[in-house]
Amino acid sequence: MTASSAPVRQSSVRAHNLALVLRTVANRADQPSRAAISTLTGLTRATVSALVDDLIAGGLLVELDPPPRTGAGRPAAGLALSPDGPAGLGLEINVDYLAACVVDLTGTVRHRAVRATHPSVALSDLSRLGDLSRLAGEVAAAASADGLTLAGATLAVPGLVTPAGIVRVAPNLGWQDVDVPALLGATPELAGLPISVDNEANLAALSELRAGGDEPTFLYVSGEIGIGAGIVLDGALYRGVRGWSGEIGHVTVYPDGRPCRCGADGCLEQYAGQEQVAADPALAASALGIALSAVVNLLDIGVVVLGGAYAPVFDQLREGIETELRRRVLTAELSPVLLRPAALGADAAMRGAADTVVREVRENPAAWLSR
Amino acid sequence: MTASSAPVRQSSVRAHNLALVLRTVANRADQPSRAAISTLTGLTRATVSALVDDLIAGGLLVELDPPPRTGAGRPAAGLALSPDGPAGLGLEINVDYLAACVVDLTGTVRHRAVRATHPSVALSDLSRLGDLSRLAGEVAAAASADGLTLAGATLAVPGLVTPAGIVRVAPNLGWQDVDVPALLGATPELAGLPISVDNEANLAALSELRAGGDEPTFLYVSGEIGIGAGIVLDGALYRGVRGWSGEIGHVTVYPDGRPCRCGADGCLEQYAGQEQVAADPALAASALGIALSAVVNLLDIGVVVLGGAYAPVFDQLREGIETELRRRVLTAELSPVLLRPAALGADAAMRGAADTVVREVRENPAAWLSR
DNA sequence: CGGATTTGTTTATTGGTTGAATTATTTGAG
DNA sequence: CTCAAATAATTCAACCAATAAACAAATCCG
Repeated sequence: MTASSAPVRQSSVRAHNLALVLRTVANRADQPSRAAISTLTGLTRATVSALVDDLIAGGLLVELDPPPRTGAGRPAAGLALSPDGPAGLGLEINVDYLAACVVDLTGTVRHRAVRATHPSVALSDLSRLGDLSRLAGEVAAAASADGLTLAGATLAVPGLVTPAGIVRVAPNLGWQDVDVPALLGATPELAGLPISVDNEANLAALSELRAGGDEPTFLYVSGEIGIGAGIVLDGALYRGVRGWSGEIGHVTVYPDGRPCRCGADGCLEQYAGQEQVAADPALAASALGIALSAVVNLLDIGVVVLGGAYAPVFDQLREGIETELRRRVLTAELSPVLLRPAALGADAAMRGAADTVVREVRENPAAWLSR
Repeated sequence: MTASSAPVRQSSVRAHNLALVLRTVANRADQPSRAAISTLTGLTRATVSALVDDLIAGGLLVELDPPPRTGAGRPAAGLALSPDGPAGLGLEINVDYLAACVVDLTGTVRHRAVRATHPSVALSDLSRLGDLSRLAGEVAAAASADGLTLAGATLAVPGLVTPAGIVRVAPNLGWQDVDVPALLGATPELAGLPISVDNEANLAALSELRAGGDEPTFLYVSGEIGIGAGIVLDGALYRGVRGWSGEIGHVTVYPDGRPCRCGADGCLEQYAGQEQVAADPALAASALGIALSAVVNLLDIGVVVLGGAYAPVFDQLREGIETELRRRVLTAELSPVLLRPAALGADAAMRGAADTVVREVRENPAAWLSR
């Protein structure tokens, strides 16, 4: 019953239709004309024209010069997302490196910088956020030289993050209750920029939404030291009631099996963690298959993406996982589960972070236009 | 990116705001006035008045006669859902009984009829749908005598159902590819009524949404011969990509355990099915706890409701399930999982079926008004 | 009884979409 | 070369729904 309890006024109509037009252009492989958008969306040509005018004026769309001519009639002016429109700053902080990139509205990575952390710096030292901010300043300056305007920044962190961007706990960084938006927002390089923070597995999952296939619903499993999963339902990340969803690493695979550091026995992590994959790929694949079967039986998800440490050894794992899926997924015969490696490698989380910024602009262009 | 790709026009604004007003009245325990709705929703008093006029004219709201007076000023006219408004017909077909009920707009069960199937009738005999239709005719006639108008009917079936209402397979009924809406719609009692079909566990889960606590996110587990689950996320049933979510009965609990009729080994169903619960409650509880831990780890769900055959023996199962949850849920210490028995008993699926009809009217009153 | 107060309605205005007419730009036929 | 046909895009009057402000209704209180 939590169905958008906000009143709707005419301006909401315009906001919705602006987003509809922008989304229509973004989702097409070609460069649709106003008339094409009209038939695709059901809006009148007059309305589409007015909306497109706003989007062009706001720098979100561009009219392409050489109109692809076909048949009789006035040639159509193709429309496309503007490569000079608002861009997103993606940041990542991890155990041994910092990274930053700028992704433009079309989804292209325009600038990218990665820096290994100096070994002398303590992991938990929050001055690393200052280093990160300086790194971000570099790519931001390069983007600015291109004429790009940054719409915001998102940081990927290996840990539990509250909706407000507070890092509740990040074991591998030694962080606890760190107010990242406040700290980063106080640096000169990022002052004034809207900053959000999210879990790296979540962001990596979202990066697959753009870079991978076109499925709007899939499970992204990232194998690192621990195993995390991002559940993408209908184009949106499912975060759970408290934001702690996706803990597939602690799904029980063998109830009386190996003890896990979490206190339970037989967790997936003990059979398909990074080390175990290297030591015994067959066991890892089987354990993964059992856990994934549970997910598919529960959520009826048709696509599973393997990322992180799983991606490079995908071919070794595939057969073993699929064997279990065929056996254990009730509806396997009606339609098989598609298994594929992640499209992006180590950059996935950072890319997903930058993508969330531009996705926000694309999903709510009215907010950007009236900023 | 599948964010409502339909254009929005002025009439959509009205449709949304009609639903907003109706929902506001429905969710309040008291009988709010137009002015109160105005402040609750953010709409102007004038707008609320216009919308309420439409809703009263359409028979969805009623103005209460004795205005509860308080303080100075013109007394407010209280508004409430109309008990004479559109009602929902809930149907259920199961192995050994048929059932039908009528629920009015306020959620009250107005009429109810249950009939045991005559032992001589073959289970798979589709003439049982005719018997069901006659039973439905009885409660529908009683409702009609009350002045109620039926807005639609929903049938609860123990099996996999497509969005179009085709029962793909219902093992316990011996059904396969049965076009229920067509068959029921052809009977004189139900002719002309919009008929939908859904899985019984899904519908039972939805009935908990109204009858149970106020949590908008929970897992409903129904133990019968098979075990099904309804996943309610944020007030809406999560159906999965193909509508086959919730197959918790075939989640693997013991990878090398008892063979299951589905072809796999160690499915939950083999340890916590109706018979097993009776034979060995401790084993059933432990197996359930293992499977539920997986769900909670994956989805970060805070509430689990036990229904069907589990509800009567809830006290016997509780401790065993909670022990596993405490051990195996990663975030158990941060906030424990709440376990409770279903609020409704055997009627849950049928009630949920009727509820979905009235919920549909309440969520989209404009469609009802302009019918 | 009359002012204060709150509820609900009326009226003019505004914002946004629609549909029809109009203008713009091309191809192709005579 | 010119004109008709075709397609794209814009202009403009009409309409619909929400808003704000004024107004009417119904009560309380001094």
